Amino acid sequence: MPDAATPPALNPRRNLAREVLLSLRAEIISGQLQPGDALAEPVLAKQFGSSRAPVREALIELEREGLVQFELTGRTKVRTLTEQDFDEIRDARVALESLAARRASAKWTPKDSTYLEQNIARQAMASTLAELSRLDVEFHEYVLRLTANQRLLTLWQSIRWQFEMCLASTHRLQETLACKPHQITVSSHRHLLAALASGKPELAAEKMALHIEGSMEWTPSETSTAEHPPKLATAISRR
Amino acid sequence: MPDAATPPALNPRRNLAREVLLSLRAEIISGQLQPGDALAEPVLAKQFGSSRAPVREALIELEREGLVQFELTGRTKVRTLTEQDFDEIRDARVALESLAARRASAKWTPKDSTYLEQNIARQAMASTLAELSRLDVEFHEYVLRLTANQRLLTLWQSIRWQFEMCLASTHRLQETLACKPHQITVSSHRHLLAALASGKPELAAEKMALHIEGSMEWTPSETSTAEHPPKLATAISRR
DNA sequence: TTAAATCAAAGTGTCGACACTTTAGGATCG
DNA sequence: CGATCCTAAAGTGTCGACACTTTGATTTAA
Repeated sequence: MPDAATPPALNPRRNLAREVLLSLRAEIISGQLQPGDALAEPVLAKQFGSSRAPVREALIELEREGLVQFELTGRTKVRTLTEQDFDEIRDARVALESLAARRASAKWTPKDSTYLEQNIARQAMASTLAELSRLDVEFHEYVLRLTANQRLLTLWQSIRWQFEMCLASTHRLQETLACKPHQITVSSHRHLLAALASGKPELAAEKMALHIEGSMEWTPSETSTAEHPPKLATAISRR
Repeated sequence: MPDAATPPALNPRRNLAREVLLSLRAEIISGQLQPGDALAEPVLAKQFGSSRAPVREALIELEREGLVQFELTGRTKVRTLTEQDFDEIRDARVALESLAARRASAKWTPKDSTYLEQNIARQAMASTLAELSRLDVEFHEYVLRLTANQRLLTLWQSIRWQFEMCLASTHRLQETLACKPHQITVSSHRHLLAALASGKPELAAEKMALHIEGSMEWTPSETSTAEHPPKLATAISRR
């Protein structure tokens, strides 16, 4: 039997693709990578010290998540989210989370109220917008998970990062403007929690829809005024 | 100046990969590839006369579509759908299509009724279950597209093939049993169309949910009794 | 005969290379 | 000077190769 001298068998470079994925996603959401920035496989590969294969897999996944866009020419860029995208994401959330609320409400237990009350309490104490939005997402993900429907959760997760991208870029703007106070977010979640725990699935679903629609209002992202100068009317060049 | 003779040259992006994807998807849905069958990259690559790269991309996409499963060991198999999976898919459809019905209803035009009436007419004349289900999917996709929400459509498409896989395996069973007559499907769609065209979004959403729940009833797939002999109680071998 | 040890075959993750396409900068020509 | 053509650089899609792991069957030991 091969004794304890077995080399540190666990692949030092096992899930490289996943590592690249997480790294790129974080950079996009944090704003280090701005919408429109080019994502060239050889460049990223060199940057991560890997070959193109893992990078390529990560880019495909990011495209599926809506954070990255494959141009017709084959080039890859960080996606720019427009107001219409924002509306679409909100609507998709309404679809998924309304049903989730209905199903979760049907199998509600006091434990769930306790957990979410704690979440709201931490929301009230949050000192940064980033932390507040992290708790916000956590609240909603909890309801999704309660349904115990893996597919519903997967669908939600597949738009989750676009949603977070919207949130983050909005927040980077509001950090200086100080628009919406915590109180609105907190009280909105409190009302929602009451509906979820009410034992009335229909009410829970309806309140969830209203909550999402109320919480997602368009704020023009700082990215619409990127540093790239307008470059005259090159936009006409079409084929 | 590039003359008009330039061929369209559409989709240069991921051509071979897409071809492999479509091919494998068709084989899985048609039942040529059965749930549990192994999908080894080198084998498929040889089979398609390509290298592993395009095959790998296709498999990743199929996994996202839920038709294929990556084992913990890294191996890849055609996914087996259980009754719980079936329920989950139905619920996901209810979530997406109810909202789609609500939104579509709000922007309904006579043209839409005309198109869907034609669809139903062809349903009534369908001679095979395969054709009936093709028209069924077409009906629902039309409603999705009406919403003009690309994300809602994308989410729907990401479970679409699992749904078709359920349909197809159910149909392979019913082809011999002749269970549910066309009439039920046809009249169900007729009622649904009336609700969609009624101008009442809330009613449209509710009817859509009922329609989906009514149309998706679990039938044990033929795949649960695959030809692989039980092989004694090797199922106990766990780690 | 049964159970452990062994070893080849098959499979995955990753890599570097090549051909072809697109892009961009510079040389050329009006 | 300004537009046009040309060429080199950069980028993508695909390929074959290698190292390591898992699988299955076979051999060896009890």
